[in-house]
Amino acid sequence: MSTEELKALFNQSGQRFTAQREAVWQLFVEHPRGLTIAQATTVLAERKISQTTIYRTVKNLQDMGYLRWVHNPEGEHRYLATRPGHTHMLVCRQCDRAVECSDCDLSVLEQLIARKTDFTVEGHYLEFYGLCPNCRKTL
Amino acid sequence: MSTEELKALFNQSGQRFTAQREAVWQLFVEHPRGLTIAQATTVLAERKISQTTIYRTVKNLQDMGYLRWVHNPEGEHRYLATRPGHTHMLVCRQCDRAVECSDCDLSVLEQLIARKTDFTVEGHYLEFYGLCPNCRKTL
DNA sequence: ACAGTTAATGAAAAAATATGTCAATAAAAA
DNA sequence: TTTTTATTGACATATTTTTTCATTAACTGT
Repeated sequence: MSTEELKALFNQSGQRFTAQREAVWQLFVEHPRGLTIAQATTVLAERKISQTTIYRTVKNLQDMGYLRWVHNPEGEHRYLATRPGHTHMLVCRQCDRAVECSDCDLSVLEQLIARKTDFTVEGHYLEFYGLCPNCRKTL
Repeated sequence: MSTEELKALFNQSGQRFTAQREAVWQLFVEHPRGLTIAQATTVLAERKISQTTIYRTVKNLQDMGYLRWVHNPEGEHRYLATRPGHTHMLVCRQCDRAVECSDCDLSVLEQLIARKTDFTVEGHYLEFYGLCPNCRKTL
């Protein structure tokens, strides 16, 4: 999703793609691991963007389908920019470094689950965690 | 998980399986779709159980692995009674009904990713979403 | 470029959600 | 029973999220 495309989409529905909205979107694009509202607020405070705007923009983007809300088992709420193509994150529990891994074929698993439960499985959210090479060395 | 088993588990760790705790547990067992804290509070207020106790008991049960936290796209937080251990949720995006699926073998995938990235992969968080049989019919 | 129109922003207040404190209570142990 | 210890509930406090409304900024038509 390029900035231009996003702008066009906003404009289509009579909404404006303001500097603030662009900044919020950019921030999430730059952080593939996602951010909590609190984190986004801290970063964007430097650019004088208010917390209220961040809440509103995140909800906007979420409704449009460009941000996805995920929670981890610890109860942290974060938002991730949905990416074209299906990728997953592999996150270091020590330093939070994240890499994307695009090869995931869960279709067999989804089929199995669909058969067992009679649900229509539309998708999944998958995140791996572990230790990155650096942290493994220094621990 | 029977009430007796749960009581035993509480007692094992020097905790008491009080009437309040039993009531909270029972409530979640009776509601397979899960409940928010607010919903649980409303119901259990009739039995003079305080909100504080509900928060605490939910956290307790969650730490023990018998309640699991799920989120729907609207941002509602609800808790579901589940069995402990490594299971995953399959959540209906329409009605929020959730079922557990325990068969997930991602070990091959984890090995592949470990080799590619040099991370030590310790685990994963996986959640499926889709449509439950009922909602598929009525849509 | 300019004025008119409409949407978006930010600050503050309000509401909703969650956690901490502590005296009173209830359960288990001695 | 008495003592000990865990748990509860009321309240206070903290955190998170939403609403309100005057101000500001972005589009529209001229």
